[in-house]
Amino acid sequence: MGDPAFEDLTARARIRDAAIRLFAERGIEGTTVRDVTQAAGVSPGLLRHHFGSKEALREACDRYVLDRIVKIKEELLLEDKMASPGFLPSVHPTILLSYKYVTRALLDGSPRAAAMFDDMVTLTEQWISKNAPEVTEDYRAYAAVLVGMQSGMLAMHDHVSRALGVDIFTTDGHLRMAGALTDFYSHPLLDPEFGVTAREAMTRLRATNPPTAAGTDPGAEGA
Amino acid sequence: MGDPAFEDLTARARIRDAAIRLFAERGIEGTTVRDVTQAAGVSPGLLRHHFGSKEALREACDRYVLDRIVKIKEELLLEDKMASPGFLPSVHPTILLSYKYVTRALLDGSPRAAAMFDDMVTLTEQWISKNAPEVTEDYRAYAAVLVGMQSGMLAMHDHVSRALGVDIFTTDGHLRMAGALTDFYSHPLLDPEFGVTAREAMTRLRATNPPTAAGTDPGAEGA
DNA sequence: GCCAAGGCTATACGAGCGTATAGTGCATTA
DNA sequence: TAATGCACTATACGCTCGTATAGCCTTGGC
Repeated sequence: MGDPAFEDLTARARIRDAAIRLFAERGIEGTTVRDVTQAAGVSPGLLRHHFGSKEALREACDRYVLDRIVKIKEELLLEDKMASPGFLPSVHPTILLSYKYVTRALLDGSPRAAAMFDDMVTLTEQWISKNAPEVTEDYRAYAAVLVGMQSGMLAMHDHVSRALGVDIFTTDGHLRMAGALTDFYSHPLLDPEFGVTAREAMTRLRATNPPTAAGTDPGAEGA
Repeated sequence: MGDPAFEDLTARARIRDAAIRLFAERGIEGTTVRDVTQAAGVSPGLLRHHFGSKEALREACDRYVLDRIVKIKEELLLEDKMASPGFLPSVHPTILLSYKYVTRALLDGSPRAAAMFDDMVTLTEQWISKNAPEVTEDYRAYAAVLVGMQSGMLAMHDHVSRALGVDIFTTDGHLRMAGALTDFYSHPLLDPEFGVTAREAMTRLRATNPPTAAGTDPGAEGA
């Protein structure tokens, strides 16, 4: 905590910032209030004094981070600098921490993060139907898969970073990842003809197979 | 637990199966040994008797599930039925639970799951370089992103399912998702020309921007 | 028929958690 | 100067967790 700006912050802000960093790194459950207060350099009681409870602290962090992301994206939209999402971390380097936080929030079941996910799906759906209607007939599923994959990859950041040999939550690693992502978006991986036959086979399967769910019949896993 | 096959299993198998289901659903940390033993219909002491500790139980589950997936995939490779990964759950419906388990294991930091991830990246890398070398110049990053996105989407299953209105860990929902995925793989979303300019801009950024990491300077997030 | 062995239960211990509360010191204000 | 209020600490309560241990019941070999 050698950062001089850190000590200038009010204790409340220090607690919040420490919580954001730890929640992003270890998740809500994996972070204790004692961890947070120790990182902020205060006593556990002060967290309760300022935020009331761990859950209330988490909500405050959610609101703070998500509002910040929305504001930054709005600014970029106004300035029309939104060339590609991959550039964002270069313009606002500290946004990488916010990305990390939101990813954990999605996994931890934050309602605010879930609402942001839904918004992104709807926005993507509209973008597809307007700018690339030929890629699919199921706009909704396509958009949900797209947003799910993009945010999900960040959830797998440990493994992707290990495979790449560079942390994708650094600007350098993020750019290498964004580069591969751009390739991925601009070149078809499979023969379009294969896609047609695959979809046909799937609709055939969907008609014949009875619906089953994962995690509802533990006995069937045995033997 | 109305399944008659469930009661026929040995207590050890019941504990393991209950653990697999609960670990997949709530994660390791989110599951207590009392949860597992209650779901298995035994006393907490028996878990310790058979597995020694919670961590050892988890390792046993990892080994069991991952071996099972490898075996099934090998069978399908031998029979040459591997038309598309999306079909797998139709042939082996209970594999959806295994998918769910592996996804959680990746998020929870299981070494075995991480090793499987790495194998998939290497296999994908080889596949790309042989079958679709034109899609990218950075095979490794492309493969890592591809595997990360695919597994990551499953990590976001709650949100994807909510956006779709159907659980993607049911055969029905999984097929709809696989359909969108097929569209995604077989049609380019962006103009290839855009991809070129984007990559150029990125390499320019990479050269000028100093590397920064998320979660290392909490003070910078304040104000 | 007996008796060791192991599957299995009941109960408890110590640690770490979120939370609660009493109290201290330092401001600001009348 | 006295009083009021707030930031902050110290300490502890109650709970749940993983783990440990002592003992019971059933089974199979002699």
